[in-house]
Amino acid sequence: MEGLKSRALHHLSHTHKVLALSSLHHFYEHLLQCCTSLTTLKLIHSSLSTRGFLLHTPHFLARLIILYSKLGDLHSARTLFDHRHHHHHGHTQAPNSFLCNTMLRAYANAGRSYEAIDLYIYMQRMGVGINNFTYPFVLKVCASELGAVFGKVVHGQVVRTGFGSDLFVEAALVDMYAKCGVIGDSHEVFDRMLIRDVVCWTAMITLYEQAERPLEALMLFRKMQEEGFLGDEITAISVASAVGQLGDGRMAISVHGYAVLNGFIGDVSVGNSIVGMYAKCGNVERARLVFDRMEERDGISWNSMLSGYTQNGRPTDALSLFNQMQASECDPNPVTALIMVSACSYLGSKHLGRKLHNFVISSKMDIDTTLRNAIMDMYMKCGDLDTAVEMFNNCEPGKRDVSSWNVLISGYGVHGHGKEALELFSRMQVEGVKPNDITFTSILSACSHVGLIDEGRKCFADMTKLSVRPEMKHYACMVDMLGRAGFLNEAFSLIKKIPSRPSDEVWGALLLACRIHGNTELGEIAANNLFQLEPEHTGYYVLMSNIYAASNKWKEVEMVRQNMKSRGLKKPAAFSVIEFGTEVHGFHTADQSSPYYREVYRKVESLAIEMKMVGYVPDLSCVLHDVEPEDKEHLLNYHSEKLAVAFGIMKMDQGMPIQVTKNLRVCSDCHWAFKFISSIYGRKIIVRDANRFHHFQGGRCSCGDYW
DNA sequence: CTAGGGTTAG
Repeated sequence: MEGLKSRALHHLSHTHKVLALSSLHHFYEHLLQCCTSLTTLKLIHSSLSTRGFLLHTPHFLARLIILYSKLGDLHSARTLFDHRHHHHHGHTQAPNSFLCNTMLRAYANAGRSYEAIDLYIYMQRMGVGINNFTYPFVLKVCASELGAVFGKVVHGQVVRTGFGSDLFVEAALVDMYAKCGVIGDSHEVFDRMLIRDVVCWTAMITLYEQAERPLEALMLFRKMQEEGFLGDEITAISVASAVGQLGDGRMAISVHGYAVLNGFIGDVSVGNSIVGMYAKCGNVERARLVFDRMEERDGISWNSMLSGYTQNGRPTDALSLFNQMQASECDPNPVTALIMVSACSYLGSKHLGRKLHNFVISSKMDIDTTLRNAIMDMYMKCGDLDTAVEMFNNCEPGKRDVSSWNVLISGYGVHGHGKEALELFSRMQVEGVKPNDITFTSILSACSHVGLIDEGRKCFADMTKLSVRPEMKHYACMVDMLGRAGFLNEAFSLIKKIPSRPSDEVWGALLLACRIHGNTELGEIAANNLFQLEPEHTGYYVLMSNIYAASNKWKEVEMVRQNMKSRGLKKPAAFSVIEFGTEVHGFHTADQSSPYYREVYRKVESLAIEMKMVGYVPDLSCVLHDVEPEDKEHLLNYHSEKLAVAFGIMKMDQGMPIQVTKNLRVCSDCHWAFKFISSIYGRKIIVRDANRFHHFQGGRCSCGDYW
């Protein structure tokens, strides 16, 4: 009896112990799951260690190693790892595969490639079993840093050790080759796979999408479905991105349908990518619809929608959505700031730009060099050179980079301050900043805007000395510069010297020069190249027809117009904005939606009469429409930039400059008219067009009619 | 107990 009792007691206490132990394990597991700081982790670590759990429960050891590496303390992770297998007898003892894999994972996730490879080699040397779990980590490291050469070596080892047909390892190989840019090898691995799943199909689709080969990505997507795989959220994201690259609105709708039908749309990331896809296809309305219907929105959702508006030339919509964002529970981040800064640049509104800058400062978000450069650029594009320069000067030299210099140089360039641009260009070199390709486009276009031909030629010659290889965009700048200055033949022979096929920007620059100098023959050569290269680009048709119109070749004008019409091309809508106090007013061509339109219309009509009295003759060459001359003249009055300027003359105080931003190039008649207006009214008129700034004062323009 | 595919901005 007594014996039985004692045995029962013993049994009971044993169960108790086991129970306690298991709940302790759960307790620690819970602690580790909640642990987000190094200090807490160290406390848990020492507690686990005193209980002896680390010696007997490899699970906790692994958890600690992973957590340490996640929180950035790889040293502690490694110490733990080393300690474990030095423990028993004080001499090195081969660690087991599991632990090594864990440590490898820690290195791979932290991007510590060389330590990871070191460990991998150590494993091979010590004869630690390398298994199917090991390779994905090693291949990840190859993908991110070491490259395809090393990856190929590992691939060989995969095959030799007999893991060549493990689904996970194969998928990792596909991804590795893809990230190293060896698409052929990826495809080869993929083709040899006997069993495939969603993950490796998606990896293949993503690979083509990332390589900007959207058609092939979509073909794979179809093939995947034919083989009976539905795909999942991540597939949907990749496919949406591919369709966004194609810009095909109808396909966008069907991908959207795919996501809805399969229930992927509830996923925030899927929603985000659909929003971005629609925006890239030019369908902001649908983008907004999806955005509004999302159950859950994160920072990326807002940023996608905001940049969608900006990309589609709708900065005012971006700004009002930005206000909504601030009222929501989602805080703007530095990327948001970057998008909004570019919206303000586009709009050309000094006031809104400054307000945004103040917001960025007060929100205490991290202003890195990229964001600071964007803000400087915004000030330049809003006509506030002083603030941009001040920001540049107040910035510690360590926080400036080439782009900061580039922003200033190109900013001075678009304002027609060629000398200052050149000074900055040499100053940056004195201060030891190496000019890059963008520096040269900035300086060359600055020279071009002011007609500093010799300086421009010298900079172009200096490029190779400073080991920057001339690219197509630099040739385009040179053609632009030479062409504007009237050296059309020199420009044309430079084009012939370009080692590869001249791009549309190069021919476009020549075409523009031909319009300025009324050269029909060279213009036709340029245009014919352009119509082949970019048949959908409206601007080139418009330019060519302007050239014909200027030399009264109306039959040819009609031909170009018909050509445009048959391709279904329309002149993009012109849009001009003017800042008035804290408001921004926008005008389309012949706009009747503005609350002020009646008075503005009366003003442009009276302006036309006033100008004619002092010698203005309407320049009809920029009217494409097939109408009577009187009607053409009438149409000219309602150009968006004229409406905006008339609004400014009416509403703004005499001392205030009138600043207007137009989305396209300012038309030649408006340019001429503004000279008259600036002189009649004694006002400063500043117009920013798609190319540069025009400062009108006393009957002259800062561009010297050189634009 | 450990593993593979991802969207926004520039």
